[in-house]
Amino acid sequence: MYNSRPVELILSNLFVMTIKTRFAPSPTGFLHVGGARTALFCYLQARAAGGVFVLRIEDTDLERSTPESVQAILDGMEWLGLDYDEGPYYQTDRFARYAELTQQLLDEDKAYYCYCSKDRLEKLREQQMKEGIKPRYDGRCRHLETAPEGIKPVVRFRNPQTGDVVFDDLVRGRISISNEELDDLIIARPDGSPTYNFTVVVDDMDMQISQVIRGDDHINNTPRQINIYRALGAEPPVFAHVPMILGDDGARLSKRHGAVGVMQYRDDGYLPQALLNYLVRLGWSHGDQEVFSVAEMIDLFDIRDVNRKASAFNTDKLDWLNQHYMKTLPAGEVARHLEWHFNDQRIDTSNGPSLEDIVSVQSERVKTLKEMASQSRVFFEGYQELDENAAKKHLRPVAQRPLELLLEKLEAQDDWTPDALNGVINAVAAELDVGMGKVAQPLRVALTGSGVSPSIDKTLWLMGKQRSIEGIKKALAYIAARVAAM
RNA sequence: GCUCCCUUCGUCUAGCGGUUAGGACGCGGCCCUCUCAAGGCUGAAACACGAGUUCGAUUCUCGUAGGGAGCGCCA
Repeated sequence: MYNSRPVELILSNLFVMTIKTRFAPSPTGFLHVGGARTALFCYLQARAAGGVFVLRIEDTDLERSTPESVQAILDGMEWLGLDYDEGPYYQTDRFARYAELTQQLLDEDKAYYCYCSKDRLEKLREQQMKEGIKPRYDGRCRHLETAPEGIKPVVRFRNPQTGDVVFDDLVRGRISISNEELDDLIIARPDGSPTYNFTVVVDDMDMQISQVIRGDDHINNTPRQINIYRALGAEPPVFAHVPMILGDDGARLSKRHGAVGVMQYRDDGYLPQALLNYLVRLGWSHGDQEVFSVAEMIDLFDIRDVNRKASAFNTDKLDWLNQHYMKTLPAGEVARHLEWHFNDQRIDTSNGPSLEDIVSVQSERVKTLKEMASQSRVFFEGYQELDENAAKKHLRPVAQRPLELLLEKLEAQDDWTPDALNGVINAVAAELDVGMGKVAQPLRVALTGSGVSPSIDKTLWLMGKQRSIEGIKKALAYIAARVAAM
């Protein structure tokens, strides 16, 4: 769409001042949390204004871009539910357009060929560093009369040499930098391929992006990009630079921190709603509110309210939100995500309770869906071996009577609901004149093989009648063997 | 080195000249209790430092310190 007739496109958009944002990752890895938050902010900002959200893949670095990374980004966006209205566009599809505008700048003398070798540039940089000044191109080819033979030149943008570039960043406020700090950056390599600072400008211009929301590592690029906009005769968009996200330890987020890719959070058992909610609160707030549905985010979010400082990722709080959503989202919806984890852990759920029932019982006991699945395995497969400590402690001779009575009553029990089952357990305790603990704990171990499980009535319920009876018989046999050995 | 940016509890944050500096996660205690949780109540915990401006600074200004980013024929 943007490849063929940019001029007409610009004209057609001239009178519709819609809010348009874009998320423009480079496909050199997965979608990490920092990128995901930037994408979320772009998404919210567009949705809040009834605007347009664009996804653009910045794949001009042929060396490092991979199709796998593109897919990883697309997967991440989809899992998070960040749907875009346009794209994904690929910069590699637009090389002709970049070449066209490079030529235009050349023709207008706003850019020039540079024949300096990498070697010379490197030495120059070293020299300048040594002198304690900011390394930058010295402009040797700026006014070249004749081109040297046999060298394929790069194209440099002729940056203004005086004056200041001033822009009002939506999150940082006014930022001003002197043109003397900027040098003539390369916009095309010897083979004609364009470089980043040029392609972003061309794309954001052609695509009529009204608000550029991106990581603050781009702050220093912005002034030179603004100069390119002007050289191209375009009005720069509004910029908003959001701070980066630090790891749990306050250091820069890296592979070291493990789950940096968004899909890793799915694998670890987080709901997309939880991650989204966590991410939106990182650097942004609305009074004391902590929980936001996506609809509320759209309603309340404003990029201008985003904080300026980098924030540290806190897994404990993510856990809390994750549990919150497991408890409050419709059980059916949580169950859909839970199913993925049962499959992932190779647990066959065809013979056992419904996943909705699992969710209703387990959601307040675990932090992640991954845990929920693994801790629910017993309801589908029973247990392989008894937890030794739990067995020693609770499957003692004193437990024999309660278990026998339980067995008797449960075999006759038809109403297999938590309430009814609770009645049975209470009846047993009353009949034997013992406390609940004396009945529930042995039963718990008998059913699950361990001393920890949901409340005993729910455990019985989820376990089902047949498996429950088998468990009690097994426990009784264990006690008998123990007595015999004494 | 140079340029730009940042600085409220451990962490995420509220605050927008006068507050007992509020909330959330986490942590401690108590309650509840059949285990583990969940829940309720409750406690400890912060304005980096120094000058100004002002009757009064967490809030405004300037320094200092600390932190971050950028300075690529990467994005």
